[in-house]
Amino acid sequence: MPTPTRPYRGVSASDRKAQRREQLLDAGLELLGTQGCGRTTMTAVCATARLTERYFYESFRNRDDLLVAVLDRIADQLRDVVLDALQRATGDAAAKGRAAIAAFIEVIERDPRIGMAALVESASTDAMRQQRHQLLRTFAELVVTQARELYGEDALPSPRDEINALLFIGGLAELIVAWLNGEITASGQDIVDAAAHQFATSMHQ
Amino acid sequence: MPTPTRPYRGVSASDRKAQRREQLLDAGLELLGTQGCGRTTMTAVCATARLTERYFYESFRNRDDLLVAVLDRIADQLRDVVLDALQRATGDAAAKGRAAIAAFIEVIERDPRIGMAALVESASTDAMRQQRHQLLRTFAELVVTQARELYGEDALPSPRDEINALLFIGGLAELIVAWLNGEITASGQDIVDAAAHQFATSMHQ
DNA sequence: TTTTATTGACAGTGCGCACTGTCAGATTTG
DNA sequence: CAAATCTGACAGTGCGCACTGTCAATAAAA
Repeated sequence: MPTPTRPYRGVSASDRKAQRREQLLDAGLELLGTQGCGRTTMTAVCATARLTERYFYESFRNRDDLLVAVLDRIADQLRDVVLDALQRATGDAAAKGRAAIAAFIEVIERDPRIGMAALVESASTDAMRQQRHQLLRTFAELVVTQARELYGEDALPSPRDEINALLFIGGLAELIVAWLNGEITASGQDIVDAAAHQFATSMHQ
Repeated sequence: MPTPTRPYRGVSASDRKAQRREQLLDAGLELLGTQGCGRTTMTAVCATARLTERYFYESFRNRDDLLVAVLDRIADQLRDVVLDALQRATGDAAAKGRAAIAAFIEVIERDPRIGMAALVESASTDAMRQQRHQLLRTFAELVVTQARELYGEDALPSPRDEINALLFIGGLAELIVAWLNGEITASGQDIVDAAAHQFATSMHQ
């Protein structure tokens, strides 16, 4: 089993490998976001990606490894979008917070698989749960940082800010889940409104 | 396989069956709350309950059936405790809300297995997830009802009350999870304080 | 005591899935 | 062309667990 070095169909070995990895991650997101964690088996991922098992183990040690990688990619994407929205936003603290939340919601509205995978199915296995928890904590810290920056001296003192940030992020997650499941007759706008209002009233004195 | 009718060791047939069911539910809670859903197998539950497989299928159709029953029992217990606290509580709206939240937290603090099972592990399988979601919705509705009663005309109009209740309950769940995992240096009191404050500020105009 | 219900132990089956190994055919290189 | 490597298909193994069936020992009833 020689290490891949030679170009194939005009694509270098490392590019091919990276491409296959992406295919597998895409398949993982598709299955995780539409069929659920239980049906996201190694076999099913390979079938969806139209790749055989050997290429699965080329990029991932096992099933958990792939699932965590899928969540990682989502976390990166969401963080980038939120930070970008914060940079672009103009206006007061409330406006900036609202812009960040709107960007977050928009990604999920455009591709609900992301929301289902990151907020619902991510609670299925120990490995993913750890990842999900870290994701929420990351965003909670982001909320804290922004609140300090936006509200300055009016920001909450530690550790009340951390607690409130967790309350906010956890609540937002639950709200989005209910929304994705169609249990709430609300538009994306309504969710953004409620969340933005919550942020504005709970993260400062 | 005759239907059980005869007393055994001085216990009637129906009592014996009910007793075995309780043993299995206890074992289910123990495993779910300390080992996690993955290790809460039918075999493990039987071993922990010191009963053989046939008695498992005497009371439950399958593994999911037991898991849901475990959550059901927890939901009943929590609901009873909260309603009881609301009835006993005196004082203004904030005091009543706080009493209810304190009762909720106290149950979980006394037996963390309940919190782990109902808030963490309950997200592991589809069947339990449905149950968990319904549990949160039930408490969210309880929050709405109480808020209407406590705040009267100052209560939020529908559906903003529902949305805010979901935000509140979801946040509380996440906060408790972080607390149970020891990721937050806070006492039960601190959790109650933060949650009560959140309730008081977000559920009325 | 004889008969029958009740219990516990445990073998045994079936299934799904993770994971490994083999092989022939396609593609590139010399 | 020949040689090396890359690829896809697929058989085959092992494991854990849900779930079923049997049987001997025990306790209660006749």
